Amino acid sequence: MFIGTHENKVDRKGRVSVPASFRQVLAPQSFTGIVAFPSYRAPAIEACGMSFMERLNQSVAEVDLFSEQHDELALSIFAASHQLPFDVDGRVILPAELIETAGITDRAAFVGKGDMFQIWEPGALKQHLATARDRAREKGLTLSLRPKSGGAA
Amino acid sequence: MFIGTHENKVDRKGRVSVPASFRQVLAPQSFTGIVAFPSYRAPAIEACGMSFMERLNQSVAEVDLFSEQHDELALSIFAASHQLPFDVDGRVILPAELIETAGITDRAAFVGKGDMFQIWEPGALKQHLATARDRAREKGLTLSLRPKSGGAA
DNA sequence: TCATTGCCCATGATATCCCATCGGATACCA
DNA sequence: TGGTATCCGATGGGATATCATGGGCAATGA
Repeated sequence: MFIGTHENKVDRKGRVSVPASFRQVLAPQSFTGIVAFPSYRAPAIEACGMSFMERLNQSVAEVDLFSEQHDELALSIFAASHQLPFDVDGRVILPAELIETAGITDRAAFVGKGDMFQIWEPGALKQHLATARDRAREKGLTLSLRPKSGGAA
Repeated sequence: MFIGTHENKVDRKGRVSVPASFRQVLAPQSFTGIVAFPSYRAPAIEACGMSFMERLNQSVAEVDLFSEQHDELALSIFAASHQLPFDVDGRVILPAELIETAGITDRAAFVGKGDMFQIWEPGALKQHLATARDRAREKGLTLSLRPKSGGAA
């Protein structure tokens, strides 16, 4: 699972280290790298591993084929996606298109969301987290915790 | 289950032993370490094992992906969390951010809460416990016990 | 040819491993 | 029953591995 927030530097070649703990999550997967596409809700990059993309694909497939919704989902996710391979040291190069949508310059913040993660310009992330927290509190968002299936706490 | 209170020393490298009885609870889990994040309502660190986070993640996964609610939930749970692996001797390093929110200096008190536990600056914990007890008495707090399910004593 | 990408190595900071010590609690023995 | 041996958890510190980062260089491709 992708957990935590990690801020890394984008060097002058456009490279940025994917946090080691994220790389560990991705390590067992076939494609050694990440898949990234622009978020359509926020100025941020959505990212995940290849196996999650495959799960996404299956979910999209359950929406009626040839329906308008299917088309829109598929386009906005798959058409805009980039496969970003790791270099030997676990870094990726963010394509210009993604850099722009996130407004990233020389620092990038990786924030875990469980099955996926996002990449932000650090300042924008800070703001977003603040408003997200407030809104969650306003709405009194709660989770009904699922019963244990197997292990302990 | 995490039960009891244990006060341990934070050494000059920032390491602190997780109580052995807590480690035993976590032992069967995939990730040998703890997950920690700031408490919303108190100057303390909340902590649990990875399987608890996985349960949370499953609950989040039931909300539609890419919805605003999903984003807010996932971020509020995962963004502020830290994966803290055990060293060989069962110690963890508390990140500066968590140290600050709890006001911890050279001692840390681990308080069991069943599924989870908290980490406090010992003085703050003492105060908190005192006021919590008073308030419980004032309000005449009670608890309705769930019926036995299965057999254990 | 120049720009871009991928590979390799160097560096500094930090975390991790490993070992030694110390103390309390328990087990063991005479 | 006293005394001692053992175990285990907590703590301290030195040596080492890992990570993030920067830069050189070669392969690639327009």
